Amino acid sequence: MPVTLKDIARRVGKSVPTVSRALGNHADISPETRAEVQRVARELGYEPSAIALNLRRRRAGAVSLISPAHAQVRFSDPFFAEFLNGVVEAVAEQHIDLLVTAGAEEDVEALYLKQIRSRRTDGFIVVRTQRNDSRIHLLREQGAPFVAYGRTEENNDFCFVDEDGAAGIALVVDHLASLGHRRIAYISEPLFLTKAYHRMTGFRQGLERNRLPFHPELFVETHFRQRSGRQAAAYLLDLPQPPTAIVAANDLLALGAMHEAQSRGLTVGRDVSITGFDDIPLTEYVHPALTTVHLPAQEFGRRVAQMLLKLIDKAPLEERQFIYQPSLVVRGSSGPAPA
Amino acid sequence: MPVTLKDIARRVGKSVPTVSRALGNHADISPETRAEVQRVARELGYEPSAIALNLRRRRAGAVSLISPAHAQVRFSDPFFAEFLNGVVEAVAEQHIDLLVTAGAEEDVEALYLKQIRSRRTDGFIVVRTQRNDSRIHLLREQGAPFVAYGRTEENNDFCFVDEDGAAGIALVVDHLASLGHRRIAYISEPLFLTKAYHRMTGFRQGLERNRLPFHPELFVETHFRQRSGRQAAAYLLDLPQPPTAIVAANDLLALGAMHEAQSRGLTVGRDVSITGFDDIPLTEYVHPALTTVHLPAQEFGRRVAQMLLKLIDKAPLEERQFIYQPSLVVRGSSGPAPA
DNA sequence: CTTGACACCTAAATCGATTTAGTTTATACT
DNA sequence: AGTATAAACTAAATCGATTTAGGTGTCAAG
Repeated sequence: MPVTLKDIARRVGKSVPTVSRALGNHADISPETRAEVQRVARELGYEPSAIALNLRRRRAGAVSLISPAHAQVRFSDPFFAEFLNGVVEAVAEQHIDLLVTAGAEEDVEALYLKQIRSRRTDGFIVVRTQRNDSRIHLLREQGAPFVAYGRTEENNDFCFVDEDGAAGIALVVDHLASLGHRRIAYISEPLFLTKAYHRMTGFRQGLERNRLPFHPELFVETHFRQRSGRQAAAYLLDLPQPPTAIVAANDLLALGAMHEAQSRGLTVGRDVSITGFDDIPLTEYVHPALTTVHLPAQEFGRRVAQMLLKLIDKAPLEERQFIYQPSLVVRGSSGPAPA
Repeated sequence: MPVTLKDIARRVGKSVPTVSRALGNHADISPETRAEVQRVARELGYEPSAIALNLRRRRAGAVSLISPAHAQVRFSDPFFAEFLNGVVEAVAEQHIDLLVTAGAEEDVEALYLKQIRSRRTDGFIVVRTQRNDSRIHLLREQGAPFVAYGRTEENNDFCFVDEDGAAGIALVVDHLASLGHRRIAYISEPLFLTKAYHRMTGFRQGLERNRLPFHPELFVETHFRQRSGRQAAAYLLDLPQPPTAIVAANDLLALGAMHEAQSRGLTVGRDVSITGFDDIPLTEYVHPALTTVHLPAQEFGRRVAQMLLKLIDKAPLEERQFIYQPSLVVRGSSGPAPA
């Protein structure tokens, strides 16, 4: 049903290659033929077959984003949703397709391998990097182009965009310390994630820098989302000596913690201070608004995608690695330590 | 670099078709040849070229979801993010790729047309349907398989999954009326969206059913997100006779409205009741938790995707249209009307 | 000794494009 | 008139698979 070069060729009474070259504005086609061919092509609504083109060019015309399965977060994470917005926009501008796939926990590697070998994609966007990331080992080994959002803990000689999470959290600790808090708790995401690890490091650095002691009982490693934040806060607030401030590793955890505090009748920002990280669109609209660390999620997505497209085209990259210095956003959820 | 049939053929000293048939377990290949071919294929890590296969089969092996550009919402809308989760999972199960594309406002139609003609995709998932939806006109006219999330206002003889938004909002109105509210405001999404239109209708039906008057000044049509909800609430609460309850057409609007009310020192659920719609994961974790209407967003995504895949395979569809009856979730943000 | 059947494999065509290497025709020049 | 040259096209190969039709060799039956 769709229109092919053959159809046009038949209509104009010329061969298929002639039609192809006429459409490609090659020099060895007479102006009349060219005009005629282009007229007919327009008339029939011809659009070259993406698949045939890709076969010929040995490219897929698409890049791949495989959402890791752990913790069932996928796109529910608002930070990640914003990131995706950026990716989608950047690839659309270059007329490249974005393949979004879900990876089952066990066989992510198999999935990557399959996509590489079946040449379904020209490159990968890797998200939620782990300190020791098998996906990155694999991609490097296979020589597949990729850009990561986040680093690993080892050999980081690949393209990535990342934030300086340690610095970000340290800013939070400085802020709380300056408000007089001395018992500061930390709710961490799973530490196998590089991001979580960095932020945790920043917490400890922040404590040291402000000459505050690290209390192991005030440190909780949990999952990603509100429910976990709530549970962690419940544990912390039940301690004989509860913290006066709770630093959450991301905004969702912070919202969960706020919910727990509020359902205990505490006023967040007065009885207890709670902070987040990521500055997802919601933080401004909860009550009290959340003190957090701002990250331009959408810009990260754009950047990663643009880097990848350049990498694929073997275009010169002005920078292979980018580390964003986040800034603190003080809102109502943090206040002076209670006396 | 990647392994092709030719490579295997060379290795086993057989022709390419023989290798193909051996891998396909055809009957006219001797057991020894078959075993040998399969051994070599495994050894070399052979995976058929998705592109070559697709060319041959005249299929794209992918379905397309084009995110409409209006209001810059894309994936930031948590409901939509959940929906996407469902879609991604369902297509991954069938080993189909999901193409996610951003459509510029002006030329969405051009984008659809291009994808159809270039045979980049086997079918479309249409989201955020409009009462008069040019995308649906186009897809129908072009005979491209598609499933919509949401209906239109006209000829709905296509496959869709939708919720009964009118019934959902009417439940909310019943609830508020039973709490004694008589001045109930409504914050609507843009009414060119079918969904928004249905919900609005439900609001008016709900009022009638409870013998409550419709006050035009208590009706605000605005955009999708918190900011709009906040502005609308500001307007409503500034009225000489402010409403005692505000029904928002979605949860984000409701959260924005709550924020405005709270920053005026009002206690939501006591001084003013506020309700949402969609039951996004956050609603449970704000304070007070939001009274809303539950929709299984992820299941909708799955359902739409599964329908589309069946439609593409021309498999029998047990139902071409599905309308979900939503249910009310009462939480803390709604309470008795103040005296 | 011929014929037929079967088992096993390969040549050629196909999907829809592009590119390389010719080929034809007309014109220009000697 | 004969040949060089340019202009405008086409045949054939290619990308990587599958399918259809055909071919070869072995063995059994007549």
